[in-house]
Amino acid sequence: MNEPALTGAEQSVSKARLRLWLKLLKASSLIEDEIRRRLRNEFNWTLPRFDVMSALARSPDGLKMSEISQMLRVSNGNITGIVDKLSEEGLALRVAVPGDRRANLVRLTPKGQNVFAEHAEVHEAWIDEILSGLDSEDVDGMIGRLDRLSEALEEGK
Amino acid sequence: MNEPALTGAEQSVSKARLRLWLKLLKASSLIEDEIRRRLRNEFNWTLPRFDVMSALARSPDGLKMSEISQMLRVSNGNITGIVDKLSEEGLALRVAVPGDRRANLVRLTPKGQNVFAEHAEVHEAWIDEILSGLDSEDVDGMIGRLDRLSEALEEGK
DNA sequence: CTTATAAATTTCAAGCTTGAAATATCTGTG
DNA sequence: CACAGATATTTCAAGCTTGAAATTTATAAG
Repeated sequence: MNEPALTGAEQSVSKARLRLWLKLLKASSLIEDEIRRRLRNEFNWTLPRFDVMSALARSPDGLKMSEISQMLRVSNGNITGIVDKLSEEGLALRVAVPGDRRANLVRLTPKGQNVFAEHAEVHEAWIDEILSGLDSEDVDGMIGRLDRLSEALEEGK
Repeated sequence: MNEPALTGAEQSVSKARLRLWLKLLKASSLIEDEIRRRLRNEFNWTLPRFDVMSALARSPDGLKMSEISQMLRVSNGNITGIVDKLSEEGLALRVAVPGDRRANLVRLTPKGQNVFAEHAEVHEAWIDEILSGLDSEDVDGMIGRLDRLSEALEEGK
């Protein structure tokens, strides 16, 4: 019934993994909060709206609701509400899919494309500024490890 | 009026920083979602409640509302609601601060301590499992870089 | 003492997020 | 055709989150 005792090294790795998670979460939250703050203050905009428009901007032919929610890893119902708002504001629209009346394709309007282009350019500069403390070696080192981590997490489904 | 042109190397670092941010966010979100899912399924619990209890568990003498919100980097109003809920359920309580009628100290009840102890132990094992794809070198390498990143972010306030 | 300012907390409206249930539509099988 | 499942989306209630305004209490200056 008892678990085998952990060696010192195993305990150490385990504790270090917990510390890593807390630091990963902290760094990620700090950056995300800063982006939210700037989007709000500079553009009176929100991150979810930015994210949905970003997905749509990369797919000029349009995306199904379910494709957007998969890309952003959020629920379907969530996307419904955000696309509703974007549509009301004339930034996106739903287009019928020929041959499937269940689905529709969401596209940015020309107005939506213009608004997003402005936001995206500034957003990229913000990230560059916020991460300016990391040099090329740091960036590459972290990208590699994060890639492997995400792969492992997505496999383990 | 024009910005100086970026060299190839500068562009490259800038683009890599943006990629890093997207990967950092992705890894962090995958882990966080998995933790939320397990808390919900195994304990019918939420991450905000877990986080508040975790802060309280580390401070047996109690924490002021504002101390909790600073530690968790969330708003004061947020903590009000969560502590209200925990109090209703008999897991935490507000204690008057002698000499300052504006503030109160929040403490875990014995019941709250027991509930949290159970959750915390399992939580730590989850993190170890979720991050099992990272070896000791990965973990240490990332911790160092994330520390420097967070320091830089917090300085830049 | 009075008053202005600061500090601690709560309240509130608006928006995000989820999972589950409900609708509507398709698709393959008999 | 009928119909059992699979798909695509929406609806909904509950909970989280924020920033700003409001409330209460403390503190310092005159």
